[in-house]
Amino acid sequence: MTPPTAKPHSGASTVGSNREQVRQHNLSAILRLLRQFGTMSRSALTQRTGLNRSTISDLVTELQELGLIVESEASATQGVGRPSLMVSFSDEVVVFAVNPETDATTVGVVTLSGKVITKVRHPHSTVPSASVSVETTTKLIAELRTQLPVEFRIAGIGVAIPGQIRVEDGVVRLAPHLNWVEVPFARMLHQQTGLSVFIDNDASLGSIAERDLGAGRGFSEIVYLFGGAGGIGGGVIHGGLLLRGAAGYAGELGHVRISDSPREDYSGLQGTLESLVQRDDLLAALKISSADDAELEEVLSKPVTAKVQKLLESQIDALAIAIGNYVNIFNPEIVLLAGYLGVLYSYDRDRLLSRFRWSTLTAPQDRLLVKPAELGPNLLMIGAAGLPIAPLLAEPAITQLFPARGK
Amino acid sequence: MTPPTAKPHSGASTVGSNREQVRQHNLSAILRLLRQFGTMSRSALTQRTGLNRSTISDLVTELQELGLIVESEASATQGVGRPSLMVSFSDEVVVFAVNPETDATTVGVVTLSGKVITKVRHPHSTVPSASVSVETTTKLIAELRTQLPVEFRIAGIGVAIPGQIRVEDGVVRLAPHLNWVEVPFARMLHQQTGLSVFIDNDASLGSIAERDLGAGRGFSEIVYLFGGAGGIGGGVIHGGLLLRGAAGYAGELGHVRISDSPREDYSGLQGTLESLVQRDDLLAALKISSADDAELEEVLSKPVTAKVQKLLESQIDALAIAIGNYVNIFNPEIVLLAGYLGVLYSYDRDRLLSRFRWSTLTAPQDRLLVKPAELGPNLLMIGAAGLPIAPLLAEPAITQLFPARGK
DNA sequence: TCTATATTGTTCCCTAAGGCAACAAATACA
DNA sequence: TGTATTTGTTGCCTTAGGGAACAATATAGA
Repeated sequence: MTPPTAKPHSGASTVGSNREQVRQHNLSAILRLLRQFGTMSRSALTQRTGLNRSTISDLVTELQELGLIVESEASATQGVGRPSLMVSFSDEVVVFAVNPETDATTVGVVTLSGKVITKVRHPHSTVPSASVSVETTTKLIAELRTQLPVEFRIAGIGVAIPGQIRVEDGVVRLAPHLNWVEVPFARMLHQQTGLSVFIDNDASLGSIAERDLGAGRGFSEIVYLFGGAGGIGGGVIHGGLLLRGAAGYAGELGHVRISDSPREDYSGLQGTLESLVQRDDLLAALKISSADDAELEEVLSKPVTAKVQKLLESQIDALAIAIGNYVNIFNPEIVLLAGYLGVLYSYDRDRLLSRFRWSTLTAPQDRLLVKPAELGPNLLMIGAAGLPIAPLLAEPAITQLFPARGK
Repeated sequence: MTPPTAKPHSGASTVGSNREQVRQHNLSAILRLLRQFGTMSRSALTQRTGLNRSTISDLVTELQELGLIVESEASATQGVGRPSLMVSFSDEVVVFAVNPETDATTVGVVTLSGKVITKVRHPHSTVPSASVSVETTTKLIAELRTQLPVEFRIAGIGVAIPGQIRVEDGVVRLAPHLNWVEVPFARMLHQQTGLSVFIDNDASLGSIAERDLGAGRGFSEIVYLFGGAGGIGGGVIHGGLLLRGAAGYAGELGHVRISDSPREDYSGLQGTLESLVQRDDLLAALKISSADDAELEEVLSKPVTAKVQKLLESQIDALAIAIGNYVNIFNPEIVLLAGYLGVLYSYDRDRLLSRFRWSTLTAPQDRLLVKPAELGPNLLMIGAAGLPIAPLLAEPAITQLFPARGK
């Protein structure tokens, strides 16, 4: 049996390299390039990897036999010489992406290239307990499996959870809005489905998704800030990898204190970014009971009252301070603002940027980009899918795949 | 000729692995283990690397031929069976460590194992300009070279500078206390000495030194905070590597805003940790004109006035908030407090720790250590020495060494 | 003191994977 | 149509890590 979870950093305990590891590394290198660029020609793979043509040929053949990639004739011809074969992911290997929320559980089927094939949303009348959530997820996945073609194979399940996650064993330490405490979610879902299960914090997964397939594509130093109804989360990409810390709790960028204000955030910490920038405050000031970010942006494109204006400015100023802090700390290439924070950015980009510059050292401002995130409603599906995909890309010849219909 | 500087992250532009790279990796793995553990037996190397006995034998032979390591008989016998040969760094490969300060320039000769063989301190009557500093350093190095035995070889020069450094080309963007702006220090010193020159921020180098040979040994997720006369700096180790960011400015942990206070730090930013925790404030309150950290700790071990007490508590509280922030952001295994911040820690450890717990999420507090740093006066020598040592350890068979006496 | 056992270094050979070169295939261009 | 260019394929070479047998050197026990 496969373990319920595997370590995201599969840093071997030994530091030496042998031949097998080299082979894995090179197979993995090809898959990672495909993940970044979608479809690539074999000659492009040769250039990018620095390996020999014959080696690439050999590696591609092996990956094809593993059923992970497919080759096709070049469609558009690109110049002199024999046209190179195009390599892309097989669409027959998929993962399940899961996102339990207070009002609904969403499950999607996602390909290795990040395409969301199917997405089903199961509404909850009351906030679901962990066992209810596992049950619902299991049922949805079982249904989706029957709809998959027989030849499809499954790499595993990735779950995005709004809370603090210990990634090594897939335990939800605390998910305040779901009211889950110390829940071994990965183990529970593994026992029900038999599939490998990986879980992580939703904001962390958002940052991975944006790095792989969104506004952060091609960057390796990224600060990602996400504002939702449940507060502010974040993720940091360093050297192309998510910063996880000792146990996976790193990246709580909303719970960082930036002010002496006694106002508390959803975790009870005072003066934090999350305590100062609350979406609900704006909804209250606008006298709207609920709205998604697109609707909110629409409302704010028209003139607002002085009170709303003042609230927005104070929130923008707090966000600017936080961004300044993170630029001083991380010296990123790009800062991505997602969800509600993207709304604030759109509302008064100039104020945000100028305020931010005041609280930042000059050097790390060089060539820095501050941009809204790109991925929309499928953000968490793509991010969660990245969890089981990562170990498959890292060790393609070893990782076990499950049949679509098997038990 | 060697380039004036090399990239610290020599991340090859190509992602494939060939045989030569495997060899480099394995040679490097042995050297990195030696760096961490000092002296190791060949059998211990076999276990740690996971490689075969015969492979270790081969690798050790090559490293011996390169003159980087020496083998010796086991002194203390450890059990049944044939005793294993002991492997340690050759002491005949050295680097120069340089630390320009406002009142003096210090140059040291350091071995690969981190032993400071010689250290000379050249006082300045006035704050030195960059060219004066280069001149002084060049002279000191030339003198030290004549004193080295002929068979010694030099790996390069590492410079620790109090300021913001662009590491890729060794430019000092801003060193406020030295009053240097946009100084191509690495190039200047390379032109005078002919040796490879690497420079970095002093606090970053402190964190590397503590990771390699100090209180952070064996940890891979470290937050390091240093308080000196010139302010507060920091360094973050993530996955065993220093967090540098896009251009090397990452880790400015002192310039992060944690309060609404209008008080400014040495870089003009308001409400930052550095603005709230100033060593000079304490000296003024104590009515002492100057004291090193040991003397300060001595003074504080005796009863102090209520005013001093209050100042210390406010500084400790600010430090606690900052530490809490960094724990939420990085989820480190250990937080190291160096210099003046170590003094604050000793003064009232309990207050610091309890205050810090208030402003931190519970999950990342698991198994977290908060400790004073260990390395004393040789901290920056060891840290700076780590700069030219790093590429040598990464690519031992390729890196060029310079003769002790050559031009 | 001698023997049995355990661990390690050395040597020789094997294996696998990347590199290389020659050739064939498929395009653009004159 | 012929030439230049680029790419895929194939067979062979090189090299570095693994494995097994043997020698060397320790401890433990009779």
